[in-house]
Amino acid sequence: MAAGSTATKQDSEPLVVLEEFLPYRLNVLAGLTSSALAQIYAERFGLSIPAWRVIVTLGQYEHRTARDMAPPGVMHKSTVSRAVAALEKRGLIVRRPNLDDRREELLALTPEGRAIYEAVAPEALAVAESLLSVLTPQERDTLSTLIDKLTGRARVLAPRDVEEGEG
Amino acid sequence: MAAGSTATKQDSEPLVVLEEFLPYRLNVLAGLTSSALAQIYAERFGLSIPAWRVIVTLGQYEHRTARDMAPPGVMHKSTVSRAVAALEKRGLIVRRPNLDDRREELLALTPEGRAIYEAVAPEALAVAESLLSVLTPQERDTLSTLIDKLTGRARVLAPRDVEEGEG
DNA sequence: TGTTATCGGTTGCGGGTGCAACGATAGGCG
DNA sequence: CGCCTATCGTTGCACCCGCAACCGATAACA
Repeated sequence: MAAGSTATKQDSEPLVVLEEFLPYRLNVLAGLTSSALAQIYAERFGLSIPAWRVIVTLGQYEHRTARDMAPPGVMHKSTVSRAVAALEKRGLIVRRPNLDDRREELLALTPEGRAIYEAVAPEALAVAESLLSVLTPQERDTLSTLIDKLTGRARVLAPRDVEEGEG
Repeated sequence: MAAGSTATKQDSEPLVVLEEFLPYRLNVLAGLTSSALAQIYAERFGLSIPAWRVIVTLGQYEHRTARDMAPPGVMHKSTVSRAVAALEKRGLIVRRPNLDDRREELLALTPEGRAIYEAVAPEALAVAESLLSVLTPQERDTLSTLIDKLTGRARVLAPRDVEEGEG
């Protein structure tokens, strides 16, 4: 019998403890958070997360192109394309070709789209606020800083969308 | 941002600024991180993220049931089921019915599975370490605390898997 | 000017995943 | 013992999404 091989527990100590593994923990947290929000987006307003992001972005800026919604590492341009198509079909946004560059199309909320935006945004903010309610103001600041640092680093490590920046 | 585009801004002030919205930022960060890791899991070892989690869990504990891998809000039991089926088909894990309760099956790594585990785990740890390299030791501690606080809160808010023990 | 590369956006395809319904087993209770 | 309910795990279905190929338009350059 090989030395020490008879124990029922692990004899070689674990290399990774999943519950302590940062990417895992980030994924779980993000998943739970998305889940809480998707509840609102989907059940009450029929919006997917990409659609919500498009709506919010158009609520922030008068009009943007689909390209603006697909920064590297956030949403794939095909995802944006489909979300935009669905929103247009529902009459929540309009597309207008940019006459200066007819490759791109300018997007904007319709009145119906803005109404949905004004209905869903406060509820989404309330969920986010409820999440953050367990943190002190100072902890919130720290969290924000840490997320930015990690995101910056992750952008370097992630292989996504090389089609992009490069050059 | 090239344009001095102040003219095209919103006249009604935005309710939500996406780039400051915590759920959005968490999702982006988690997505980038997963993307960096999936690179390794998938391209070099043919593992999906659920499969990786199963492997790691079985590397930690001698044997677990599929149920143990699907805690509320982490992985859906159907996801686990399919990951386990794929890993068994590849000969990386074995299933053995629990004779005390024949509804469940005990899972364990095969030698081949353990070899993959020992190959992929250090690389995954290296990526996580590379991510964390932008933080000081104290910042890492703080981050861990904040993630735990937020995850605890998110668990309360998220509607996932009410099927569960609930208790 | 013509040729070529690049860019914004769309779409077919393949794979992954949540949901809900299901089969099988187990436990509680009369 | 028989019924009823809860649990472990599987599977058909639908949907979502990333990839890559593609199209039309534009820019770059000889």
